[in-house]
Amino acid sequence: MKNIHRLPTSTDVARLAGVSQSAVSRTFSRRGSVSEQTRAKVVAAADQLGYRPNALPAIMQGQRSQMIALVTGRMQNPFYARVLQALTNALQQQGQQVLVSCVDSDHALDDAINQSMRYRVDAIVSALAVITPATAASLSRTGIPVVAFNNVQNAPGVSSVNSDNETAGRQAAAHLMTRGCQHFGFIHGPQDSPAARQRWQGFSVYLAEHGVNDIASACGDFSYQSGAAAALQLWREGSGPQGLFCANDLMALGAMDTLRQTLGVKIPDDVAVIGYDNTDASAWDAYQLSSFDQDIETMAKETLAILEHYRSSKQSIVRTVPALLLARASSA
Amino acid sequence: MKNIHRLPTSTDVARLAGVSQSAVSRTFSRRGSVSEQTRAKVVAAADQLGYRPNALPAIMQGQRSQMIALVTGRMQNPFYARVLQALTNALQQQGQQVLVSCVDSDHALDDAINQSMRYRVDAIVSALAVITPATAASLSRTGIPVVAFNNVQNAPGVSSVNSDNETAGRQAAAHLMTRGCQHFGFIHGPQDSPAARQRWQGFSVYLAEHGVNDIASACGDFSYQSGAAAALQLWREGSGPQGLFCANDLMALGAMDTLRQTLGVKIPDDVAVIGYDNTDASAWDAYQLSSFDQDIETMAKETLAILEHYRSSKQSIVRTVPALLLARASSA
DNA sequence: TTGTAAGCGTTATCAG
DNA sequence: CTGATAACGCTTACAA
Repeated sequence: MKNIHRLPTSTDVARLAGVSQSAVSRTFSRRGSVSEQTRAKVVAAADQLGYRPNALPAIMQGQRSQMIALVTGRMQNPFYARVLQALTNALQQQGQQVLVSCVDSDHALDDAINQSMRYRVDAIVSALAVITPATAASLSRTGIPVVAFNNVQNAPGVSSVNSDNETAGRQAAAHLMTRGCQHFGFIHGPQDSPAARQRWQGFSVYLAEHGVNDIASACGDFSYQSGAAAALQLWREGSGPQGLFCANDLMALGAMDTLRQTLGVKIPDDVAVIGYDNTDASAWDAYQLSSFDQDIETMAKETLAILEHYRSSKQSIVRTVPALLLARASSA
Repeated sequence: MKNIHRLPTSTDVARLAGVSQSAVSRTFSRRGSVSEQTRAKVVAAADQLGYRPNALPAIMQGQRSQMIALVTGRMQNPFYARVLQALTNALQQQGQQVLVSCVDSDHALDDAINQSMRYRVDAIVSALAVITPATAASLSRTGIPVVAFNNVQNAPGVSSVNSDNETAGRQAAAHLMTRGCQHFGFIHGPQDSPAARQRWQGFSVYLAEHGVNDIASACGDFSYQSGAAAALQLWREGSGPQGLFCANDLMALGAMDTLRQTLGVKIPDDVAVIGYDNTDASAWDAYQLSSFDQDIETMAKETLAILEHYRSSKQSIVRTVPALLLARASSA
């Protein structure tokens, strides 16, 4: 006796409809041709049985799985949340599915990738910096496309989509200079974030080009708390900069709160602050934080375009999407 | 000639290792017995070829797919982001995968569920309120377990995990009364959120039991902006309540900003505010918003426990997890 | 401990 | 337009 809880198969439908299994397949796959009469019988039988086509066998036959793996960091960081949202949206519109992994260590990343591979995902999109050389190598050998999202990846065969961090860094510096700042500060992101480093690069190089070589800086890890701590450090070490650029919004918000409430520093009167990400909270009345908007929706679309292109060319591609400075009260 | 870009299969490995395909299967599935010698040959051949076991055939054989579908709302709402994080974490520890769908309309939800089903997910977890009767029915017929996350679901055969919204609502009222408030206000969530309704229920009933029948209220949609608008409305209509409970934190934060900056109302001197979710931002210096922590990690674990239990009992279960009031400066 | 062979539920090919 | 039939890459008896 068969298992009662087995889902109905195309064969079950075929039997009930009095047609061949292939007829059922053709009816649902929309390939090949089926007479209107047959289709009607099949459809009737199918929903009498509550039939749901099984996607797995098709994948085994070599069709694309329509699943992509997305590897991101922790959702506490609103940037990752937005990335997930944008990518999920874009993919679902195309009928693709998203297999997510939230990860916080290198080891876990490799693990997550290996797990996803077992399900034969069509591609891997990683918003995380680190892929070990071993993983990168074995990945490129499989020929499965990998897109680094907002992370320049030196690994060969890895495509990437990035916001133009360096130009943004330069813009931040220019904006603060225009506003009359003479002393500058920067709050770094985690060491392993290429994006954060590029922001620093643009910022510091621009300032150097304009005769400023002494930038006060402190290190953070992209969290609110680390931003608060960094601000404390910067202002304890001296009188504090007049222009502060932070590698992301969360740290900028933490810094703002500490500046205003603990250190009694006025924003923007005593110091102008700029962040990066245009997190929702940046627009809140309590902050009005100037920030760079990364246009994640466009980056998501670019990601899909890269994957589409890769299918024919097998070439890895690097795209850069400009970030837009939204000047708000924090730097007015 | 075979497709060059085909991934290596267990048969390829077997051929290279000079053993049977089943030997390879046994080596990787850890069932059955393999001699140390054979295993060594197999492993060597496998990573020479870059072999990755394919999970799909096993699923077709009736094994569990180790994938669960998660349906949530938009990640702009930090609550959903935390749910995703917690669930993903808990599942990945068990070697399970998460197929996500972010959804904002009923129609899209049914669609997302149907798509997931094609991949033979082991279960569906929905943090969204609405499942149409049709979907619910066809779902229960398939026997696939469904867990409503923080959404009481009247549909039969649907399990759920909820934070104790009603008790929390009562606690909020009690807390505000103890503090000496006499006039109360509430900002509602979306109409279709059972959780938000239960919070209101607890809040209003407790107050009624203590002689307060007149509660000023306005409607929001869980967003910061809607909270700001609701506050404006409440204070324009009268002198404003002394105790304000909001169906979630985002709305409470919006209300706080509007109260302080637009209306010049002091918190907590003129009005005490309580939110729900214990969003990260609630703990920020600029807000110090009292809030209920839902202990999402526990709820995630309960979800897995329910699924585990369901496997043997086929019984749907309802669990309630207490929410903890974190009293901060906004209601001090 | 091994290998052989029969499925799993589709799609793809090819006669009718 | 339709229906057999052979894959797809595994797991799982069963036999050796």
